[in-house]
Amino acid sequence: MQKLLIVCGPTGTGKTNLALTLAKKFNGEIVSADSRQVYKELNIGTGKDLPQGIKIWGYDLVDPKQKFSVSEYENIINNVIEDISNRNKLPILTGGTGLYIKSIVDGIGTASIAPNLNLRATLEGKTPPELFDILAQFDSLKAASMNQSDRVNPRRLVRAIEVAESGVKITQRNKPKYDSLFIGLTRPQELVKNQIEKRVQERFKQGIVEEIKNLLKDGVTWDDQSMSSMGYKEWKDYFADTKEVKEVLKEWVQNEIAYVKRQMVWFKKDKRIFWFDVSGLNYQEKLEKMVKKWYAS
RNA sequence: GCUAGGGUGGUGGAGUGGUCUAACACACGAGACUGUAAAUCUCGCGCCGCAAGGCUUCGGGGGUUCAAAUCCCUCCCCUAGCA
Repeated sequence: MQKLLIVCGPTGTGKTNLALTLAKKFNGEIVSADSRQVYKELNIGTGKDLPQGIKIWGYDLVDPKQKFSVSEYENIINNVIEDISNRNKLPILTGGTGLYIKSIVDGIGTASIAPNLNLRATLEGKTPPELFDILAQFDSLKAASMNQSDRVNPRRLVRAIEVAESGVKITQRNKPKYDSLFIGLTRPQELVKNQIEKRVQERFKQGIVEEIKNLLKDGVTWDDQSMSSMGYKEWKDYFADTKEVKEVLKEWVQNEIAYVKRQMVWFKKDKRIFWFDVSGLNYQEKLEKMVKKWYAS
């Protein structure tokens, strides 16, 4: 089976750096699993690492004016991984977007069902209870299986209706496609805040404002999906002249910290992950040993 | 010093005699999530308790009232204007 090394975990734990060393040691290539680095021109805010001479797959897949989703990611990246493997190299899937990693490792059963814009238009503006009723008519089982929060989540309800309405039978991959090893990187909560503050400062100095200015000049709007990214969306009011830099940076930091927590909620549930605390001293040594053993098997 | 307006939870900010632990929002905590996932959504958020329930809050103190964040007195502090 094809080997796939996964380096996951919350933002700002040095995943890419680690992946770079591992790539060198194990003859690997890095594949980004990040829902925002797929956008061209969003460089500073999405924290794209651009080491000289090394290609990172999964960056710059689409124009920032376009929509993007897991399904496209899955299609593109599965090919990329296959290509890397065919060249006898080790693909290293590196990133913090849990759903994207899941799409590669486990597959997403409903991913083949494309959005139905007409349907979405007719559902627009309906309340969650109304949407839930509609879903129940199409697929009572699905409706019954939804949890309390999804039942009032318009976005999820619309998608569920879309899936049900398509009549497509969902097929779930039952055996793993890759022989994968999951490496998770974390750092203690107390250290997260400092780290993030520092990073936000850096990105500000690197010229995030300038980058956004250029995006807007190129016709990207605040409503575009790409602009809902952290480090971008917070600047909307600044550009409208109703918020000061200080306030923007504060919100940005808050959002990043909250994001780290949400990421951990997701990753914690995946028992396949072997966790390493990057604030520890010799974690990398142990980690490499583990990878080596797995790679040789 | 005078005049006017204020002091409410971690923050902004409602409430102006009873239904007030106090709207709403933010922050914070916990969580959900199979085509937007850095998105979207849920729950919690004074204190004690698994719960039932109990206890305590609206600058400090005193008072009126069956009942006060809300009315009165007084003290402290803030803001604006005048001296």
